[in-house]
Amino acid sequence: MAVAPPRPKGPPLNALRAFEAASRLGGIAQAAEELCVTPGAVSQHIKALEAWAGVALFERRSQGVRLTAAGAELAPGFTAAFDQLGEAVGRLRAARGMRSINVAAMPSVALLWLSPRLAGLRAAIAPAEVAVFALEAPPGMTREPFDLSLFMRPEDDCPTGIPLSDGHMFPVCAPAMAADLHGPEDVRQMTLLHDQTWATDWQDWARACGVTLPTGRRGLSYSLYSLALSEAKAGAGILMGHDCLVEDALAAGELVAPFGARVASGRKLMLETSMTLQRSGQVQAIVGALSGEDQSR
Amino acid sequence: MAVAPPRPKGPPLNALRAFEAASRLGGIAQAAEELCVTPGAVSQHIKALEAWAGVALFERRSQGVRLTAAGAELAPGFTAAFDQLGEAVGRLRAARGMRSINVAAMPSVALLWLSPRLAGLRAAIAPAEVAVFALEAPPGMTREPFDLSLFMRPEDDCPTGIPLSDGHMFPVCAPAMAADLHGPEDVRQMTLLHDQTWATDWQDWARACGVTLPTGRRGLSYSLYSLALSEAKAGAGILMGHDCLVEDALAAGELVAPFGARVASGRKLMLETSMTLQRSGQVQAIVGALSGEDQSR
DNA sequence: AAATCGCCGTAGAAATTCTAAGGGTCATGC
DNA sequence: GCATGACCCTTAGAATTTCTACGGCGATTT
Repeated sequence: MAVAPPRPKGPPLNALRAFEAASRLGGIAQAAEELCVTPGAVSQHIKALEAWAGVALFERRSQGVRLTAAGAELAPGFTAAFDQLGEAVGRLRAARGMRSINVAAMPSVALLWLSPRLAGLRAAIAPAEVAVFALEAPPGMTREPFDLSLFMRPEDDCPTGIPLSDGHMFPVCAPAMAADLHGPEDVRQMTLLHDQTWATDWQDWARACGVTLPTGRRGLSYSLYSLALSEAKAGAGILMGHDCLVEDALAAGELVAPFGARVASGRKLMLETSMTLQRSGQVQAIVGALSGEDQSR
Repeated sequence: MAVAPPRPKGPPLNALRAFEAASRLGGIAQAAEELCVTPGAVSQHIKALEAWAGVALFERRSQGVRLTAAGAELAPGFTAAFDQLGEAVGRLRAARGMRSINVAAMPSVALLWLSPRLAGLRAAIAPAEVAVFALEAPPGMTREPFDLSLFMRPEDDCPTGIPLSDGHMFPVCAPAMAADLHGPEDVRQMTLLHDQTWATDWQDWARACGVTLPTGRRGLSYSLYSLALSEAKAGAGILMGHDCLVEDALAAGELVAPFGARVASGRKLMLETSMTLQRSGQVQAIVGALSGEDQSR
């Protein structure tokens, strides 16, 4: 008959959130990125939660973690609860009156596509402010405090999203280089510029065009698409261009597309909006500002 | 175009919980008690949340706080979310296999009613352990990690609860004092023993019995019912007895009920069980152990 | 066989969260 | 009218939690 602490304490809220994120994202490292902390912190949280509950939630394996049976059974409940909490937080944010819009975007999209449209966006939502966040992976819109999400990904991935590009890709290079290129096979001679996040682009393109690429050398690889694009402008090689990311450079004549053929990349530029923003009724204006003609540049 | 912190951070989870508790309980002090911290801590959390959102959630008034319009609109969403979270936590607790049962009870019930039945309860749920927590107010069963709740309160207050007493009250006193008492009116001569949490008991009884109590002197008042009961046994005065709390003393001959009449107190001993416990299928056995004959004493 | 990836463990550092104490306003009781 | 009690606020410092940093391990990849 213990009466010691006046109340039994529940589990730490943050540990719950860490578990939920890790279970949903399938890894401690991914959860850590979403929560903006180091993996060690997430690991500790989960361990603390397991100690509190007296149940193993994850099975530690060398190349990642797997949910145990108990963990798999419990996880959906937490995900649902945090979704609901996220929605409540969204309404709280909205109560302030949409004073600022948080935009999540891939680094390349933020730099190459959004940048010239930012002024238009800003004008469309004035007097609210815009904050752009470069993210590797698309955030869950109900969970995190983003209002707009701009990522290149399969259309099926986000049924609620609006496609803002056709999802085509095609080789591009500096105008000076284009003279030597008469057909797709000619790329075999060239230095191929790769983006690390889309490593299979060239292979996919080659398969679609019926061209066989030399397997040995792989050209240059960049962690940032915009870097690869700069190099392409400078004549360092030929880059696999994505419609929405290179259209400005093509329009400006900095790059050219030596071949007519465009193939589907499987990834379109998808625009997702938060519930919060949808309720505010500004989506229409924003989509207009983003998909309409660039007013600057 | 700020890109400074990789991600915009949501509001602190604990601040959300503090706001939810304060809104539901209608005060910072009550929330502080539920959360097991000082009111200052809750106050700070709420202030931090208001600063984050840029909206006033509470209106501070001299004798408490009131929700603002914005706060009132937002609060239900948070309550629902934390309810769901609480349920998920309940399932997490259950995953361990009900290794311990947390019982919440009023101090008086814990001491006078539960105490002699504890051995039976323990036997009924073996090998699980029992932990008893004395609480002033009944906890929300979905929210907090209690499995059993034993409080004296109006039956309507908890539709899901099981009444364990008739909710009758009647004066009791030491056997030696009873000789002078021939009818209800005689209590006017006596020292009345009061419990502070049920300050109107004597008035309610008097009204029901058609007796008018002297208004001036109010006898002795105790913060703990069990203390008042001890004093009554010692002959310090006459106490308003509640059926479930005095039955042991009556059976033992330590107290007697000088008048036959019993009046409804409006409060029965209500047993509430958590979802977690209900799912475990042990409720039947527990109710049996608690409402059956005491095996000890 | 070397490199890489993902997680763990620990210790110290950083940040959050809590308590304690003093002060104010309003209601209630004498 | 004045004391008393409720209730909340604020502030500073203390205690605790939480985070980072970094070396290590086991397994997969090159």
